[in-house]
Formats: sequence, C-alpha cells, structure tokens
Amino acid sequence: MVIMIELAVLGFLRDAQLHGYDLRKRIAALTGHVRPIADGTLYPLLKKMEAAGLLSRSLQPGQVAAPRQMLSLTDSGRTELERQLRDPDELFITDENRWFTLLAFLRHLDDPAAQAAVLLRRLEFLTQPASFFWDGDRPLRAVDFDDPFRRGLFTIATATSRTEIKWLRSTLEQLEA
Amino acid sequence: MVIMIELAVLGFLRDAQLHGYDLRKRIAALTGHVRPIADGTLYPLLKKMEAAGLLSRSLQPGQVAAPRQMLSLTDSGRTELERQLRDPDELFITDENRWFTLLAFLRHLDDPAAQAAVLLRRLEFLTQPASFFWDGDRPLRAVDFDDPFRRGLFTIATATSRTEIKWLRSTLEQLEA
DNA sequence: GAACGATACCTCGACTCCGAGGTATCCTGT
DNA sequence: ACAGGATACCTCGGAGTCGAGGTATCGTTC
Repeated sequence: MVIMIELAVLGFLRDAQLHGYDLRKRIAALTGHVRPIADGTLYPLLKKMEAAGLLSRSLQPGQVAAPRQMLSLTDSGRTELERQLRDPDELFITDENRWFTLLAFLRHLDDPAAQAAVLLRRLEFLTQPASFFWDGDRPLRAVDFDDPFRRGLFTIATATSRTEIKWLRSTLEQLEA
Repeated sequence: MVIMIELAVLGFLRDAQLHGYDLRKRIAALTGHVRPIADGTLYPLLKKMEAAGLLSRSLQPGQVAAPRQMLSLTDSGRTELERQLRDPDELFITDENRWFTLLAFLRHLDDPAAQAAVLLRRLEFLTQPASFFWDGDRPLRAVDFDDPFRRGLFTIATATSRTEIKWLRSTLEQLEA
C-alpha cells in the first residue's frame, strides 16, 4: 500500500519551504475535507522522509509560541517527487482524492510528454468499460434498476466521468501543441 | 478507521445469499476498479463477521471443483446493515468510493426520511465552502492559477459536485413527496 | 495414478493510518 | 508564580489492508 500523503508532502515542499504545522494545514486543505490525515500519520512520515534524505529540517522560533521545524526538500526529494509524478502508483490514477493530489503538483514535471502520459492513464481508466453491477457477463445499466439510489450511482458516475474526460482531452491537446 | 468493505458485504448479502467467491466478485465490480480489495482483507473479515454473528456460513459443493461457503446474513447482520446505512461513518459521506457503496444499498432502509437524512449529509458536504488551496484566510480559485492542472482540479471538482448536487436535490424532493 | 488447471478459501508478516494521549514553548491573565 | 490557551510537534497500541504465498477440491488429460 502506497503512502497517500507522501506525494503531497513532496509537492508542497517543492512549492516552498514550510513549517510542519503549515504543511499539515495545506495537506488538510487539499485532501482533508474528504479524508483527514491524523498527526500520527504525518509526523512519523516526516521523520522517515528526513531519515531517507528526502527532506531536511531546521528548528526555528515559532510564530507565536512553540518552536517550529522548517522543512526543505532535498535534491533527492525533488528527484523522488518527479519519479512519483512521472510514474504514479495505480491508486493515484483511480482514486479521486489521490488523483487530485497528483494534479495539484503535476506542473513540476518539466516534460509535457510526461505530463500527457499521466493524463492518458487517467483517461484510459475513465473510458474503460465498467459497471458497478453485473448479471453474469452482462454489465447492468441505470435502466436495469428501479432503485433510485442505484440509478443515481450511474447518473453521477457517468456525468462526472464525462466532465473529466472532456477536460482531459482538451488538456492533452494543449500539451501536444 | 472504518472497515471499507464491511458495508458492501452486508449489503450484497442482504440482496441475496452468496458464496464467498461470488461475493468477492461483486465487491470487485462495485468498487474494485478504483480500489481493489485483497483476499487478505476479505476472508479474515468474513471470519470476523461470522464470529460476531452478522453472517452464517454453510459448506456446499462447488460449482466446478472446490467446495464453497454459502454466506447468509443473520438478523443481527441485517440490523447492523441498517444501522450503518442510517448513520454511516463520515468517510462514507465524503469519500466517493465509499459513498457509492452506500448508495448501492440505501434502498434497504425502509424509511424515506432516514434515506433523505443520509442524502442531506452528502449534500451538506458538497455545498460546504471549500477550496484545495488557501492564501491565509482567502480560498484560492481556479483563476488564481496559471497552472492548467490546478485549474483542471477546480474545474473537475466543481462540475462533478454540481452534477451530484442536482441529483441529490431532485432525489430529496421525491423522497419527501 | 499423477500432473495440471480452475475454482475457492486461507494465512502471515509488513505496511499504512488512526485517535488518544502526551510533551514543549511561549504569552497572557489572575 | 501559576494556570490556561495557542502554537507546534510527537508516540503508541490498535485497526485496516496488502500481496505473496499457501491449502483444498474437483475435473480433465496424459
């Protein structure tokens, strides 16, 4: 299982040096409304990433009270960010919350072709034949249900896919121009 | 952390008795394209749910070869399903994959008012003021970025929310009629 | 009879994440 | 001086999940 917030940590630190607390707040803003991240997840991860040489820390006086850790991305961290952006784990392609995290930092890939390759993966995912329910080999559609909630499921999934597919195609055209 | 697939197990078994292998395939169809569930997650969970009295198992000859376990929801399991549908964990409201699981089985709540209450929670979630990025106290919008990917993030999130909000409102009207 | 493949279920060590509880620092108010 | 609050960071035991490896059963083929 891939670490959900590692990419966010790398991405935000690529944007700018940040204090741990600030970083926490930015991650919360990006994905926390869907899925909050506990301190118990973040701080050990920061520690681990420092140990792995992905980021460095220096202690500074706090803004109001407590001292704070200034976090900076190392060259190694930068490389790791680019690696993760270029070749993201499948869950970053399929799970919306993770996909949004990926989008938030994709500009840090210099190569439009690499950016396009990532978008293509998402496009393939969204355009693959899929259904939530099957009758043997036959995918069931909204009309197969007299249940408004299952109908809603299809309606929502179809509409949201359509919107995103449109954006993906349009953005891919720009990247190839 | 709430068990992601427990609701799916309860829901599918509420639909019909199923063999473990069939159940696995249905869950995979419902949510597996986004997030596949490992056997190591499912089978111990079935065991745990049996121990908790939520489901019962009886061994049957397999369709082709190996013997299979026929799984049936108990009255207790039924009650637990209704409890989870009526008062779902917050993550089932906010995380799309889980929300879809919830929608798939919401018809098993008899009370339209209880169904409506769940939809209202999702509506509140989708209509709350939110942004992915902030500048101090100010939420940033798509126009604040010249980065096409962050712009896309807002575009996609806004459009998909709009679609679902529309469906939610329409369905709530039907439930109240 | 043995090997293989398909069906069907299981375990285990490792990893990720949670939530509760905690520590540390500084400033303000009593 | 002490308590409380806000800022800022940390740990730990428990829960959920993964992926790899495994067992069991039956039918088919050689």
